Amino acid sequence: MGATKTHIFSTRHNELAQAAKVMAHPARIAILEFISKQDSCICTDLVDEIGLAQPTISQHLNEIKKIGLLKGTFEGKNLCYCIDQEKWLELQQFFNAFFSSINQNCC
Amino acid sequence: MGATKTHIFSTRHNELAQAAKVMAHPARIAILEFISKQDSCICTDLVDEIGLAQPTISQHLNEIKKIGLLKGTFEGKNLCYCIDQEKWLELQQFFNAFFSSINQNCC
DNA sequence: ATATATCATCGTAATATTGCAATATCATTT
DNA sequence: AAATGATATTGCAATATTACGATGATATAT
Repeated sequence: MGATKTHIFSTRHNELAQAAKVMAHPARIAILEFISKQDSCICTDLVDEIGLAQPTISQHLNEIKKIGLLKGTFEGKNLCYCIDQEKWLELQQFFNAFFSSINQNCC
Repeated sequence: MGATKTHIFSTRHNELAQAAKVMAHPARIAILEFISKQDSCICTDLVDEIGLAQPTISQHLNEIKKIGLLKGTFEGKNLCYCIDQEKWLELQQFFNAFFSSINQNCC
């Protein structure tokens, strides 16, 4: 008991849930927003900005990266995280399609 | 340790995360979708459809209800859950605004 | 009134998430 | 090559989530 029974759900439902899970933490929302506002991004800026310890930020970044939302490249000495715009748009459409598919029928 | 530090985040970030959390489980995605496809909805249908125990479905319904996404009324003998269309649209716009606010700057 | 059907709540076990200190890694500087 | 600075990884404690059996509550049917 206790673990999500992913096998009883469709791939699409699991993928939607997985994507939503990434946004289901205020730190990750804040991280995404902060990155999008910066020209470049290094983890230390995030630690200062968000107010969580560096390992915690690193873990959150990792969860965002896992679903392919981040591209990381080197810019001089510091690592630069950027949002993968293509994936981001894909996700937006994925969610929008779901939202649009739900409509009221009764009550 | 262990608990999300909600107090260090903005209300908007917490609210977005909270809303995303509702969709961060395949059962709840499936429930929302199933309800929207039915003329009426009773919990037993959901138990058969989703494949989780009745108390578990009840709990998931409760989480969806907590953020105001469900309206429940009685229809004959059975309880009828419906999606609150107004709230649903509000949520769609909330997410869409967030998605649209994120744009690529570097890399 | 009693039985039945439907949904909610309680209690509890299993698992997942969140957060941080300590430590490791790795590129750059000195 | 050693020191420095930035990020990743490990290990662990606290808390949250997921799931279900048992039980309660409530409405309808018999």
